[in-house]
Amino acid sequence: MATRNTGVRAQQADETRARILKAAIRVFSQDGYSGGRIEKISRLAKSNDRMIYYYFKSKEQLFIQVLEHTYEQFNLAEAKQRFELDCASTALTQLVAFVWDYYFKHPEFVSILNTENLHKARHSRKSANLSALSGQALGNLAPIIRAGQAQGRFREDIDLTHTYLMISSLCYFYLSNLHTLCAFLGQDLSAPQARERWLLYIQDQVLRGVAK
Amino acid sequence: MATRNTGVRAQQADETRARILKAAIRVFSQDGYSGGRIEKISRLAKSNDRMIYYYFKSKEQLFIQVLEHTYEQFNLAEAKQRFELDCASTALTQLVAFVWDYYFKHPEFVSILNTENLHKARHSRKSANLSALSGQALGNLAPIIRAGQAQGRFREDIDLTHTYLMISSLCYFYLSNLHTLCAFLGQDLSAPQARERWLLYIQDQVLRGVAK
Amino acid sequence: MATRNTGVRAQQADETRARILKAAIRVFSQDGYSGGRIEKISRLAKSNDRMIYYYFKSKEQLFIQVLEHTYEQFNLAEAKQRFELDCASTALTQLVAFVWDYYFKHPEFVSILNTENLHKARHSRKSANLSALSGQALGNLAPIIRAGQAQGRFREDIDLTHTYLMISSLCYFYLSNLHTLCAFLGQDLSAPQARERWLLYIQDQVLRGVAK
Amino acid sequence: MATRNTGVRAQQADETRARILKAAIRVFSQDGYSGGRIEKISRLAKSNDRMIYYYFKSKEQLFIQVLEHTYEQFNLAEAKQRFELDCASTALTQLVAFVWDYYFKHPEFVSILNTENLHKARHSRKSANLSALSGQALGNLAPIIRAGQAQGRFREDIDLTHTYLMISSLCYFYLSNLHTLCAFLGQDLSAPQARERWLLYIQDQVLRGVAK
DNA sequence: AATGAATGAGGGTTCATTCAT
DNA sequence: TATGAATGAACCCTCATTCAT
Repeated sequence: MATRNTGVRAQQADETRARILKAAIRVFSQDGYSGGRIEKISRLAKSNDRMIYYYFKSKEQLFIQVLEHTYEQFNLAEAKQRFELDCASTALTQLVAFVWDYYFKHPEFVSILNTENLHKARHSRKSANLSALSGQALGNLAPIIRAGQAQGRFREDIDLTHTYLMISSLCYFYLSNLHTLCAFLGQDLSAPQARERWLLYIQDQVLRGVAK
Repeated sequence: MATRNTGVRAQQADETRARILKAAIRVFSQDGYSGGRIEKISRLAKSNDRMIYYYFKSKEQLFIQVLEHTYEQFNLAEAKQRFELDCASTALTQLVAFVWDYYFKHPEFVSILNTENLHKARHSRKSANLSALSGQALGNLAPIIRAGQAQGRFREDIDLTHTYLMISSLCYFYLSNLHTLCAFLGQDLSAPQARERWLLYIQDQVLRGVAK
Repeated sequence: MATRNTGVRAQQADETRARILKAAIRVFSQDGYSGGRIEKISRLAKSNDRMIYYYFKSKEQLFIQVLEHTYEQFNLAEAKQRFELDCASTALTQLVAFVWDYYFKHPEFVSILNTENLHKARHSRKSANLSALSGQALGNLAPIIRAGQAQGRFREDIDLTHTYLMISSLCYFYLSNLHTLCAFLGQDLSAPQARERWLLYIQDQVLRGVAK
Repeated sequence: MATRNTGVRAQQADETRARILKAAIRVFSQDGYSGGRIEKISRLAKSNDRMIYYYFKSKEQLFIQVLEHTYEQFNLAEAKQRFELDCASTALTQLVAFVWDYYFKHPEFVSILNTENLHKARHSRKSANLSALSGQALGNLAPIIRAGQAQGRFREDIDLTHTYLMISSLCYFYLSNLHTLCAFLGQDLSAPQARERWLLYIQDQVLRGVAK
């Protein structure tokens, strides 16, 4: 992704490319893949349609790059995290907070994953880079669980993947389905207090789930 | 939905309408709202484009009816459930199983909700009927929690909505994000055994969450 | 056109037919032939599309009937006129006033004629009745001119058709092109005073045109 | 309309645009606004549907441009006229001939104005340019009338607008309503001799109208 | 590197009309 | 007499994409 071009024009090109990608993320996350218009993207990027084909070849390729970028950013953010393992419970709580925060601050991540799932991960499978990206998903969680077990606080029979999925579920669903939930439950789940209460709740639930 | 028509012709009309609605559910759940083609729907319904406008006025109105139908069916299924409250834990376990089962057997429910959330519940807000449908979402859960508390098995400080959301999250996310999760985790979460293990796991987690 | 049916149902049928015709006149005169929608007509007639085909066979046939009716009404109104020939000038003035008044009170007459001219009188030529209707157009004018000549007030070399066309032109154009004229000239020709002044003016002009 | 483009490609583009406009004038004047088909226009222009939207945004905008062009051309032709004011009567006769000629040679002008009046000048009102165009309509007539009055040949109480409208009426109506008039009067008004006689007649009438 | 011009396929929708009762 | 159901063609318009500079 990072280009090693040094000339001024090459830098301009990189900037144009980056603007398009950023616009594409926004548009696809707002309107989905089918609903995302090339023209809307190019307008938002203050470029023109033709440039999109110049840099990305096709709408599909652009979306794949969006996907890759989206995953990459999440991985990057995850990799940056450092958890104090002295107290595994605290670490786990922090991990939950991190995931929750990331989803909240990156609604495009949630939305684009939804879109990709609508298409049964069709685009993900077409990406060479994506398979390389994955696999480290459990990287942060594993040491925490192990620490907790070593400290005698967490149960021995903990399934890592299940725990990971539980955390994801509890963070993702609330934000992903916010709009229909509000309509359905007649409650304003988007209010800051409601969100804070939910975070406290799921942190507690996750802890209970692993506790002895 | 309920029609008072008696003539043969009127009945055929109802059937045509129903075929279109059914086809629309399928197409919208497969391709989303923007991606869902009128022509594909009419072909699948063995009707023609014009009839869709005859019965539903527009693509958007059709989608709204699809939404209403989708919610309605879920409500109906929920309302049918009867839980033995003698053992609240068992009842809760059964409730989780029901939700899980429903989502699993009705992928269109999950998909259409995702699509609707992509559009920030825009269509739901345009529906007069939808607001009437909601509100009973917690109807099944509440008595179970109360029973468990009466039996001294569940904690007193249980938030009903939170518990409801937890159950939904754990059932929904797994199925909704199956494809990207498989790609990301490198595991086949769609295998029957994997699904069964997940159900057992979340039943356990929900119980831990409410237990004293 | 007038039907001699006597039964109650037959009368109802006549009424439906008449309502459709009336609605068609209004719609065609507002929207033209191409722009005139069958559905709009049937709605305005408080009937339904099917009835239009029942009574009129096709949109084109309906328009032809509208044309026939429109001409017929004008002929009828013309035939009703009686002019005192004692003073030919007064009679001519009254004739101009009649034509002006009729056009003004029957904008649909003007509009439908315009529409028919757009189509190069295609529909008129398809009508068997229309040719029968015409021919008496000059019936009112001729005796007046003759009287004026006999009275020594009008010139001998008056072309009847030309005079008729002049009267028509001066009445028709003002009303037919009212909207663009207002926009173009920046004057409100639709104001009652403006209309009255125009009538006085053209009456004077027509008189000057035939006077010795 | 005037373009400052210099490149070969840009010039070709201008030509395409011009071809579309020309085709649109023809089609709208033949079939009216509702009846005028985009496809027919693009075919006639040897272009394709898409280009119409590329250059004109919508059918309505295209029609507005057609209107503007039509008015503009007439204004241009009017502005080019130079009348010898030495003999006001001759000048007036020439003015009538000019108007008559223009309408005759530009049936699309007549037809498009009719169409626009059918729509109550709806499109004219949407045009920013059109209001600017108007206002000089009486520019040619005024000096002639003044000259005639100075020469003691024309009356003093002449209403400029009325005279203008009279000339327009007499030229316009004959041509605009040619087809129904032929059908109605049973005369061939489109024959060259008939047209020539009409021109002589209306020149005479206009003169009589202003003469002392 | 960047961009106007051009395109064909297909999008949702509406049309006049006919079928069947 | 009257009317809902059904239809195919066509309408305006938009889409992602390519051409040519």
